[in-house]
Amino acid sequence: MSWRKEQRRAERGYHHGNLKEALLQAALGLIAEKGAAGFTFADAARMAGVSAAAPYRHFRDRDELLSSIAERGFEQFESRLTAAWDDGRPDTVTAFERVGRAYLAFAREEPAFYNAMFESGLPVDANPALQAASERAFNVIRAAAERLAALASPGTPRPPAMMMALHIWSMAHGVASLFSRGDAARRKLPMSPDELLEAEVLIYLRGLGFPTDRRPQAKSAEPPPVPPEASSGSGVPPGGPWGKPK
Amino acid sequence: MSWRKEQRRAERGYHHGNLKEALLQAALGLIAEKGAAGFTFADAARMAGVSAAAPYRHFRDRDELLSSIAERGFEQFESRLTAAWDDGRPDTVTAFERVGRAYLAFAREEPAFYNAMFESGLPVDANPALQAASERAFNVIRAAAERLAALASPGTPRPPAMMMALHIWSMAHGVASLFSRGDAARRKLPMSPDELLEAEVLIYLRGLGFPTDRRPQAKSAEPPPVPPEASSGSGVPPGGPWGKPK
DNA sequence: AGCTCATGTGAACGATCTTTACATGAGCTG
DNA sequence: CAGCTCATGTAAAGATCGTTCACATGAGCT
Repeated sequence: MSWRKEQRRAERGYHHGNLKEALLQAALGLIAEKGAAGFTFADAARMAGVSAAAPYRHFRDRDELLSSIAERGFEQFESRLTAAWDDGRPDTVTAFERVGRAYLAFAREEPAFYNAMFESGLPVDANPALQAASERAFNVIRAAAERLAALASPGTPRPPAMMMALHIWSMAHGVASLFSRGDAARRKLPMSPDELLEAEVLIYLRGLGFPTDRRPQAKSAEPPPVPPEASSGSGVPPGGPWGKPK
Repeated sequence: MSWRKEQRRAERGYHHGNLKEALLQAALGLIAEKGAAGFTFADAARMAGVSAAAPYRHFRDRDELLSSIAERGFEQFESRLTAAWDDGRPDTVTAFERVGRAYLAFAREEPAFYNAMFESGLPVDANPALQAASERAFNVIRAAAERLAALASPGTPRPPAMMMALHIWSMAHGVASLFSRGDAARRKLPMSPDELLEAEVLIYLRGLGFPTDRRPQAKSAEPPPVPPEASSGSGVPPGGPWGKPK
């Protein structure tokens, strides 16, 4: 039925067929190249081989194209974070750190999406669909934090999961935004952004009283019984989260 | 006798007198209003009451104006961070948190500067003066981290100050960028950005093994009268940095 | 007074965003 | 198949912006 029409359009459609998709792809490439600020509507049209006015049949204006990209970015972002979280397997702490790395990986591998999502200056709360997509992505981190909070050592107060999620998010975004992007604010770092974030999160979790090392803390007054789930997987190397014995 | 010339120009100079300064101020206002991306060279000229070509007598192009603003912003930033640090008085941890609050305050109170400095996408490493100014600002955080690292509990490994500084910076930037700005990505938060960052830093420091209750260090010649109640104000509640457990 | 140079103007070019009137052909209906 | 309709693309035009260039002006110096 309708796939035949799309088939024909795809092969060498008259009216280009799938201009909308072509424009999104073109814009992605342009944003990755020159940043969200430097990307121009006309360029996207030119790259798609149509006139400068054609995009207006598919997007109200340049901002709507950007919003569409950001929305799609949030969806892919959520998908990757969800995959990384893997429902907390094999253990909560390991999975949590994998989420952190996935965050940075996304920022690094999809600079165009990340740029549109967080650095293009477009108002998220103005577009309900965009806000919802953003919310869903954040909820992955939030749900993971929830599970992590439940691991709090008995006797210690349980940290609010929402706060933890916001903290983790701000760390990941801070590292990504400052150190893990193109040539924006790159500096000479003593370690890779991934290592930097991993150490940061580990230290933070330790500050919350989570056991991030399978060895019992000598100086700590925390009760030694460690949930078996948290003790497995990657722990803190002896000497602290920053020591990299590799 | 050159002050007379500036005097005349200032009152109602023919050649506007201090166009450069006027342009910087106009640009600051415009960036605060519409973001660095939305700011236009022509608008700044119009706001200063000159023709669109006049700014080129003072700035090579639009980017140079933006760089000038960023550079000036880094200088003010450094100045405020230095004042907040106050050489670690009355005690290192208190001063350190004051730096964090100063960071957020700057981002909130000087959105135009912050935008130009961190979110305008201009290449910091392309302009040596800009890079130097940025370096100087970061060095304040770095120096503070250095002092903090020296406080490491005996017996525990001493964390690298550089890493600590990068961590703190990423936290502050993450919170500022995500939650403490205009209407960029504002969300409903369970706490203020300041509280969020303060808790984050405190938990992090605790994870490093630092005592997070405020006490003057023996290092300085500070008077000792800081009773435990000093730590009850905005310090760490007994239950943890995030407040009372429920 | 007159020279000189920094500073501002006006006009102009090319690029961009956006709108408007018009063209084209794909798919449906009879 | 003829013809209608509507989605989709084009061309042209207006507005704004970044930028340059020739030119004007007047401030300060000799």
